Amino acid sequence: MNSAESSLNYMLVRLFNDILDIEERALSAGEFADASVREMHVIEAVGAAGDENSMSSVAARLGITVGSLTVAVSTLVRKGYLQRERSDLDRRVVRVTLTPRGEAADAHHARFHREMVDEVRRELSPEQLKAVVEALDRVTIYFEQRVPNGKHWYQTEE
Amino acid sequence: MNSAESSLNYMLVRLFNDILDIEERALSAGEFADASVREMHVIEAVGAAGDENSMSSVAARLGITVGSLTVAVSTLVRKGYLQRERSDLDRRVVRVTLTPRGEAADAHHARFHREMVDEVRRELSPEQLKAVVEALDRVTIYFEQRVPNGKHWYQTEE
DNA sequence: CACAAGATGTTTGAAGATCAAATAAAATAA
DNA sequence: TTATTTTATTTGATCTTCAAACATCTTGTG
Repeated sequence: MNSAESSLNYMLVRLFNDILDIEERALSAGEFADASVREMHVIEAVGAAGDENSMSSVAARLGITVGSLTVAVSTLVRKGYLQRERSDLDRRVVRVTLTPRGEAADAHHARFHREMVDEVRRELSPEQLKAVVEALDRVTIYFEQRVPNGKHWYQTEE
Repeated sequence: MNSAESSLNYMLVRLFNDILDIEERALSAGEFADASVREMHVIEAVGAAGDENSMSSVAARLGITVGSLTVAVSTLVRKGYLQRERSDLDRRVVRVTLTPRGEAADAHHARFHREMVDEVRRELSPEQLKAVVEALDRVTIYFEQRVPNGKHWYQTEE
């Protein structure tokens, strides 16, 4: 393992743990402390859903099953973050939307993300930022191509 | 939010989800499919523990309580990945080590990480890679300073 | 139209992850 | 020796997730 590779690996693992940890901390205080990180991500996904706010769409966005989402939405409705509404056009469909409290929580969380990215930017020179954005863009696209439904990208060859 | 900021935010979120997803997929097939991502991280931590392999040490490495680790280790012993052994020097202490199967799973997972980093490197020019490593290095250090209680356990070893 | 097939959600039962508190056993300090 | 501290386990609670069984609704086919 050469040096660039090993430090990249090292840093990715670190960043992963640290960011989750920081997010946890940021959420565990304040007005919306009764929403866990996972629940906040559901709120986020609903907020970003727009018209694609059926249970199936939101579940797909989150990468969880509809059954799991049903459970999550039920508690978030109980906590006052989300609303359910049966569609009139297709009465099988359930539309999920943010309540005012849900909107506030979403905005709060978005602010956290913005501030975190701000901190990152302050740490980097403009040139570094540019390089990182370009590079991560390539990497993101690369990973995206490999996620949807394929195990093709990594095969165990025992 | 300017463009660099918003795409950085977007990409970090995507990368996060994608990498977890890919890791999940990589693990969910093959010989070690009965170990979840979390369980694999326990195996990893035990593998990297060396002499610091008491329940307390490993739990600290992972940033979980000893009670949680006890539960995790019990199922991993049942699945044949780990061994428990009472210390003779201090009979309160339980030492945890990898079984041959655990070693194999650890090696398998390490190879996954290596290959993922390899793919990243293939996507980037040498200049980009250099910029990213330097930038992430700064950001990692920055985040580390903000995560007081730790989990500073990850060590790269060839 | 009527019925089969398909799509959409909910419920339920199981497993895993995690914690805090209660407990047990062993080492160490007083 | 006795009290305190350290180390682990057990237990009961909550959360997250899935798959499978179920119910309901829509659509396609004869």
